[in-house]
Formats: sequence, C-alpha cells, structure tokens
Amino acid sequence: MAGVEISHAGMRSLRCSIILDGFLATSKTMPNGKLQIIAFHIPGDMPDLLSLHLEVPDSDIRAISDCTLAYMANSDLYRLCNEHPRLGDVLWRDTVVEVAIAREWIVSMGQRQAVSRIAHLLCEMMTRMKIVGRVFDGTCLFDLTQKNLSDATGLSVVHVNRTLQELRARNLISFGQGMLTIHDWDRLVRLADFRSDYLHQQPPMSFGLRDPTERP
Amino acid sequence: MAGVEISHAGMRSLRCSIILDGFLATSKTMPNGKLQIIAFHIPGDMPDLLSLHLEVPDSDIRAISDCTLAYMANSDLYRLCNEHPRLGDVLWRDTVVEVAIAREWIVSMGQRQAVSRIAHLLCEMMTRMKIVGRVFDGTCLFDLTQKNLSDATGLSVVHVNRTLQELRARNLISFGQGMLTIHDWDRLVRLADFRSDYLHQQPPMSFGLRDPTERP
DNA sequence: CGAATACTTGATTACCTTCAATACGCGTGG
DNA sequence: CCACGCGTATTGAAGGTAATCAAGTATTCG
Repeated sequence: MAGVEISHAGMRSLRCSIILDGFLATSKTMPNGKLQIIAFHIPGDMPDLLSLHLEVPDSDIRAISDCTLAYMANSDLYRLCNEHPRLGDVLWRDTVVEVAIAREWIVSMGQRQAVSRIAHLLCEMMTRMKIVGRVFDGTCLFDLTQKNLSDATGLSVVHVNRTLQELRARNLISFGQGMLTIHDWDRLVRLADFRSDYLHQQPPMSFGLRDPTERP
Repeated sequence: MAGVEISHAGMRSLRCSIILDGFLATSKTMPNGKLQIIAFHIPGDMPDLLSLHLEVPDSDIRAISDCTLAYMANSDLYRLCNEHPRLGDVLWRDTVVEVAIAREWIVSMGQRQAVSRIAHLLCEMMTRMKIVGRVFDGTCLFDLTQKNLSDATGLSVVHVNRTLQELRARNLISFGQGMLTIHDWDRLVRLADFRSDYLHQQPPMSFGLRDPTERP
C-alpha cells in the first residue's frame, strides 16, 4: 500500500529488496516537515541496495503505490557477490548509475526551470520504464500524484499542477489516472534537454533493435 | 592548473586518479553554456572512480585549483579489486557515499534557500576536509571562487556574493584568499540544517577520539 | 603595470511560493 | 444508497526570493 515504509533513516537494515511491481521513493524529511524525494524506484530496481554497504541508512524508503517486493538477506547477497565477482560488478555498476541519476537531478534542480524540470523527470521515468519493458505505445503505468512530483522536483504542488497543464496544453503528454503517456517524444526531449546517456543503459542498442523512444 | 580537464564527457577513460592535493569538480554543461557542478573532489578522493564501471563518462572533471594527482590504470585497479575483495568493498562503499552526497545536494537545491544552501555546502566541505586531516583551528585551504559556488549551488554569482556577505556579517565564516574558516560551527550547522550522517564517516567516532567539529 | 579575472553594489524583473477557496474522486460507515 | 471525510486536483491573487542587467571596484597575474 502507498505510504508503507520499507526502510527508515537511522534504522539498520538487514535485507535488500527487489521491486516486482509498483513504485517506491527514497526521501528525506526536513525539520519543517517537508519531504524531498531523492530517488524513484521502479520495477526491477533494488531500492535499498545501498544498505549493503552502509551501517545506517540516512533516508527513508516507502511505497508510493501498491507494490510487491522480493526480499533477500544482506548477508546472503554479500556472500553471493564474493562467490560470483561478476554479480558484484553488476551491482556496483548499478550503484554507479544511481550516482549518475542523482547528479542529473542536481542539474535539473540547479539549471532547469519548472517546465523543463518536470519534462526531464518524465523523460527519465519513461526511459527507465522502457528499459524494463513496461512501456506500450508510448504509455506506461505511472501511479504518482502531483504531490509526489512536487516532492521530487522541489516545486510547489500548485506550480506542478500549472506546469502539467502547460505540458498537456502543448499536446506533449497525458498524465493522470495512474498513467503517463508521451505524445511527442522528440519535442518533449528538446524541451527537457534530455540526453539519456547518463542512464548508461547496459547494452546500448544491442541486437540491432532500435528503441523508438531513442534518437541517435 | 585551474581549468585543466582530466576527463571529458563522451571520451572513454582508461585510468583512475587520486587527488594528492588541490580541488577538482565534476560538472555538466548546459546547451546555453552554463555550468552545473555536480561534485567537488578534495585530497584523498578518486574523482573518476566511477569510470571503472562505465564505458563512457557523462560529465567532465576538471581542476578548479592547482592540484597534484596520482594515476592508476583502470585495468590494474580492476584486477586489484578482484584479488583483494576487501579493497573492492571499500571502493564500492565509496561509490555509495557519492550517492549519498549527491542526494543531499538534491535536498539542498530542492528545499533550502540560498543562505542555508551555501551554509550547508560549506559545512559539508569543512567536514570532508576535516576527515582527511586538512583542517586546523577551524580553517582550511579552500581555493574556490564565488563563481564555483554559484555553479555548484545553482544560484547566480551575484546572489552568492550577497549570501556570503550575510554569512560574514553574522560572524559565521570567513571566506576568501583561498581560505575558509568557520567561526561558529554550531550556529552554522543549525542555519544549514546540517547533519553529517550522510557522509557515513568510516569509523564513526572510533578510538574514543571526538571530532571537535562534530556534535553528538 | 596593464589586462583579465574576481568581487561588489544598485535597480528592475520574473519565476515560483504561499494563501485561500473550490471542485473532484473515492472509500467508509450510517 | 447517500452522507461524510479525506486526499487530490484546480484556480485566482498577492508576495518574496533570487535572476538579470548594468556598472564599478579590487585583485591577481603575466
């Protein structure tokens, strides 16, 4: 259920999880009670992978939609990584991509104004959903509220609302009823200044298949 | 020399470096030419450690002061990590801390206004310098320009300037001539809402020694 | 010692926040 | 079934933080 916490700042965690379905968010709470979401987690992600190398997490992870998770003891995962160095490499690489994503968020917050900021976030989420095969016909399940986007972008809910209206008015996206669809990928990408390279997709364009959401 | 580039977005890198002295910054350049600094690197850091697991870096790394570096071939480092799993763990953990730092920057940019934002950055840098033993009497070498702070915080140079003046006027810091000194750590921490836990200092308060910049 | 870079200051503008009120959707319980 | 409540979405108006523009002053460095 939305709101359920799976990891809490300051509380040692002994297990990792993998998302089978649904969305989670990692967030920090400010002294004034406001929330800043610092990462979204989608199916296929391991939201608390970082805890494998941390005594005490510094942020909270909670479900923002109904979701189903698979769990694994940290100790088992740690042993597996030692026995199969390639697995360790893959997971380490995953951590590296998390750095890249977080840093691109910094760019968004520091340089892009509301419209591009939100557009960029939507591009990122759509691309990540695409990578795990959850996009059909330019639309994917996307169970986030405007409040969630507000907490993630640092914009007020009111402004998120107006910004989404602008994106809708320009016929770029549909957002609502738990769905996101991007009508004009190219224009949205240009507006967002979105370059997917920071996501470091594993096999870049392998098998000769081209990703229709991707431009050369 | 300041400005020298040691790694460029899109250019495959085959070696890692360790900073012996000086400051580097990782940054991305916007289409309009503006720069966003997404990480500062201080002595002891490995600024391009991420490239060990990435084919192609997505950002630039360059010196922002005179510095001296030590280099190491990626292949050698990779081999070492396999031969000594504990080394791999330490470096992986280092990557995890980079995630934590980047995410705390997100919090700063999303939630803190100029004064706290800059105060927070200064607290972070001072703490990191302290960890590597480069702080004496509350002051450390700090060769950043106001433009650098501007690029890192997403604030205009003008506003950074005014904000620093306010911090100085409140007798919290001295900044300039390549030095930073914090006069009233407690008040600055409170102003910045700085909690050092996200830096995950290795042995937290080990050996019974207390860090004077740190509060319980 | 001159030019370039960094810093400082004042005035105007703009993006976004906050406040306030209303409308909508949905699940719960009478 | 409808009333109620609560979270979410929407809209309008007013205010504030920070950006931009424009000069001018220091400082550094070759």
